[in-house]
Amino acid sequence: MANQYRALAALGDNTRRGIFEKLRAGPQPVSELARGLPVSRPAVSQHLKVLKDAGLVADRVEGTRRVYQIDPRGLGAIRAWLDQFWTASLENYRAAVESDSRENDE
Amino acid sequence: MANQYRALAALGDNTRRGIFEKLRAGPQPVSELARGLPVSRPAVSQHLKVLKDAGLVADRVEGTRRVYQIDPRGLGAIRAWLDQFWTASLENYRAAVESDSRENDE
DNA sequence: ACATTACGTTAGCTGTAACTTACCGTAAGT
DNA sequence: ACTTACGGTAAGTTACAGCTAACGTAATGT
Repeated sequence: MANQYRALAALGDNTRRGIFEKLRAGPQPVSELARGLPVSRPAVSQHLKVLKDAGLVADRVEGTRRVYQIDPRGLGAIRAWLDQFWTASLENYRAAVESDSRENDE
Repeated sequence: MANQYRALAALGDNTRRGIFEKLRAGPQPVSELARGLPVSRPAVSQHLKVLKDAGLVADRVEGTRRVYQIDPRGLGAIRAWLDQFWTASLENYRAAVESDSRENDE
């Protein structure tokens, strides 16, 4: 599976989005990420592994802690994927809306 | 669940991404979307319902056909969500990379 | 050396999302 | 009116994602 796909699938889960949004506040260790979330700490670890494989987060060891932060490369992959649709879909959409009056061909 | 979340969850599924990417070629009826996909036609209908609820596709009736097309509003919702991360994460990322030499404070 | 803290990993359970099959309504052609 | 094509919906099954509990490991403090 390509990277954009993994990133989209990763952010498709509610809990992972919660973790990811928590990381927006800055780099944090696992325990702090788990604090307040409705799932256990090991669950957060599993989610972080998925996010890491998707290129969405990066981690660095800091003593006994492991600090995670957002990796912009995963975000870039998604944005690139989205941009493939933008132009074409906008054209199609506008064309469809504007052709409300004429529907007599074919 | 907010709209951006629904859109992300919708595109998190492989089959739905396949349908969505097929729509990049332009508006198409359901049978044509199902053609070539590894799932049955009813399955495609179910996926289209999810995509529609997420604001990612729009449909119009055309005789006995029902033509689907990409709805740019869903794409816009995802893009807006992504943009919330862009600036902050880039700063954090660069700050972390650049502070490789100094790790003696705190 | 021992205890403790912080995480990752594994095994096993469970809810649910995705799928198929079957069915029904509707639009259009003959 | 009958038929055919198109597609949404319901019911039922199944594979897997996400969770917890338990365990293992590495680093730090005392």
